[in-house]
Amino acid sequence: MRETGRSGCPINLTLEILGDRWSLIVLRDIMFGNRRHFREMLAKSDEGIASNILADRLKRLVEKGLLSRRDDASHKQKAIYSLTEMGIALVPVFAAMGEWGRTFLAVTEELSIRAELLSEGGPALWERFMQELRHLHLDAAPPEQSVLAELTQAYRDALARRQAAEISATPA
Amino acid sequence: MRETGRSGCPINLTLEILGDRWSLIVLRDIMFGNRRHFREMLAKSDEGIASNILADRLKRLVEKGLLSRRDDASHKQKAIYSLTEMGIALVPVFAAMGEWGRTFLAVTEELSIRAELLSEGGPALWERFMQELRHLHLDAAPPEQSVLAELTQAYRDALARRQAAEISATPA
DNA sequence: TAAAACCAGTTTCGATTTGCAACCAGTTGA
DNA sequence: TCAACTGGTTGCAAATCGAAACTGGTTTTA
Repeated sequence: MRETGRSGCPINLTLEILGDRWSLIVLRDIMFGNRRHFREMLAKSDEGIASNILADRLKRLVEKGLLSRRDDASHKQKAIYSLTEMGIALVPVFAAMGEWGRTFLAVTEELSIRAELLSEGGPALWERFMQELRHLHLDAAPPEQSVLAELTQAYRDALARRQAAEISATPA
Repeated sequence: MRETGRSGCPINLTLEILGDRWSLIVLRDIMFGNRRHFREMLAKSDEGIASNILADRLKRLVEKGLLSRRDDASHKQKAIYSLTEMGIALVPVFAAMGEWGRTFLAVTEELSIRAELLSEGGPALWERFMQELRHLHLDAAPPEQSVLAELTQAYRDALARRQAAEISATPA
């Protein structure tokens, strides 16, 4: 995570912030999984992030302005991480990367269903989702209907379908 | 550049291929700068990539299917790197990342003008650009008009404007 | 024809980063 | 009182990065 000012190219500057193996994973879990606490991100991580890496990335993303950190009123030791507008603005990047990965890589169905919905929904859905994220993270007005709930439900349905198929394929 | 199969999530799998500081820089130079030879990528790199890193990333991107490599008939030692369809399909990802970087980071004007045009052009322009890349890299039919030429000309104009401004600001 | 420049990398090596595991001190709820 | 939970930190071995020098061969130039 060196801080080299290599060039003023937008792609390069973006990579100097997000160009590593974990930063976008952390942001993805906060954005799509609504993980807001350190232990929650650590325990529910599909990819098994280490606590020192998570601590480093959270600190870095706060420094860079993609996340904010505040104390949780309900517990003296709890910290709440929230997306800033800069973090919320990554929705189209996630949509593009998700669509690319879904097309060319060996994704699992239940984990790619959200990428599919996000891609099919297009910019109009992204904007609704971003409005919802502003509500959850920045105290903006809530949207008329929740995109996150749709994405999460589609994921759960796909997961349940797969588990049902696995059970029926495994005779007692 | 470890090859850990962490999860089947499209974002995670995409990061396992592109989640580092240099892979997308190399692809950017091939895609937007039409750099096709090793020395050309090395010498014209705005970010100053080291030769061992460049060699490693080219090899890796060929293995992963984003690039192909063939010998150059004009010179026994020359190798030509080309984008595959998988590489060309990254155009929307570059567009989204470029737009994000342009909005939130300290980009220089002449290097961000292409990102601006790509973002403003939207999916229709991206598709024209991808068709042009298929022509340049995969021997497909050429498009009616070149997007790359437009992007490159806009960059050169912006660069010339800045240099003119610098000269006029530096009295002899 | 000999030297110079060009070609795609490889090698070496010190500095940095990663990732695992153990650990910590304060807080909370039972 | 005590176990579980809180957001991390520390120590350490292994992997990776990155700058510079170098390689073996080809092509161009004087």
